[in-house]
Amino acid sequence: METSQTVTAIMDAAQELVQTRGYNAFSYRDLAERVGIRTASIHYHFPAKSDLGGALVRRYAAAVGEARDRIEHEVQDAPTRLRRYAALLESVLRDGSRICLGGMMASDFATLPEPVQHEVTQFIADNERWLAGVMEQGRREGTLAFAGEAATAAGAFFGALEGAMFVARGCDDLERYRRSAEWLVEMLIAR
Amino acid sequence: METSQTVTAIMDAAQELVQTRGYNAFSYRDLAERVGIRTASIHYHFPAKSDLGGALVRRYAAAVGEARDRIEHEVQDAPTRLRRYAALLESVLRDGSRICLGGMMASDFATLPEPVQHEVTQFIADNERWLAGVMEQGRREGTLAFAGEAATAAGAFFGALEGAMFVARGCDDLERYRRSAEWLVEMLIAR
DNA sequence: GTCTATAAGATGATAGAC
DNA sequence: GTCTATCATCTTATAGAC
Repeated sequence: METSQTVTAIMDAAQELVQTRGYNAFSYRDLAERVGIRTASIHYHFPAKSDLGGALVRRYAAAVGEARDRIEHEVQDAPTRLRRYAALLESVLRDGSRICLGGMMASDFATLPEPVQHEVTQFIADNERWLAGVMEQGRREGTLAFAGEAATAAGAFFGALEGAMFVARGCDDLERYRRSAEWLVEMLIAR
Repeated sequence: METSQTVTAIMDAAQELVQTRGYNAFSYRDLAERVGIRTASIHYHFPAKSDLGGALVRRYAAAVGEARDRIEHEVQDAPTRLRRYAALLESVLRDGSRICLGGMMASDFATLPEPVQHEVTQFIADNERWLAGVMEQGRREGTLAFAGEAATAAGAFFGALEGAMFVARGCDDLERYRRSAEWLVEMLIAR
């Protein structure tokens, strides 16, 4: 089932708006203007805003999952995998000061319909599970050293990167994200 | 200049709504219902929503500043100061799954009027400056050990705590915040 | 699939009486 | 200070023609 150009254009515009402004700060009218169609046409493809929200999280989660797969395929050692993961989020931030869609939706969590909330929770769990695997690998290899369980380290690392995105944009200093990410990896490297 | 009961009630209700739902997901109507007055009365005290937003950030920043002062007065060593700072944000999260007002406003950053943006940036800078002092102190004392400059460590630590709040709420697992915070402090402690 | 037209309610905000 | 009344605009969403 290939996705139509219109649906892709709607989702691209919506994703940009969610990542920069948040789920509650854009309307079908904003989308209609950007895509060049009427709001009724958007409702044809996404009857309710929550349908669009859910579709955005699913598409984004799939894209990030593929990016994680590429990292796993292209680099092998744990520290480099962490750096590549951090660079993935940095590329999002560099693209018009966007925030990770998962992090932005997490910030709007209380206002999301339950099905969308669940997909956001899933996104977080997926990423933390993958990061926990990298943490365990690093400990096994002797390239990473950290306190407690791998899952705890993964959760703290993921939250730290998400928070670093918000803070960097809030200081109008995107370089700050890179410094935070590098510092975190540096603290994890075994000495 | 003492603040009237009405103004305090409006700000309390608004702060709770911003911290749980975000700046763009509450209205003067929501406030009016909670406070038990009409929207026109709120406009008398805060003509524009941005006036209210600005006042909220200033009041919150002052309260957090006083809390930091209390920490400095009550405990002396750097690791305990970091733990108390993390506990401060945890108490926010435990109070109805609220997010730090500064973090929430940072997530709404692109939609805020410029003066409010500036106050959010200030809030972040204030907290990072204080944390950088604690980091430097810890390194001097020999209680903390970390890579690079104290300001970098402080920035990463602050962002990590803010991110941990969003992630914990997004997983409906507030205990996750505490685990992340403790892990971060543990990684900073000199061995 | 996209359009026009329209609905029903929400939103930030103001004027002017009390 | 708080109220009623009102405004212009925005928002999500639907019905039905093309």
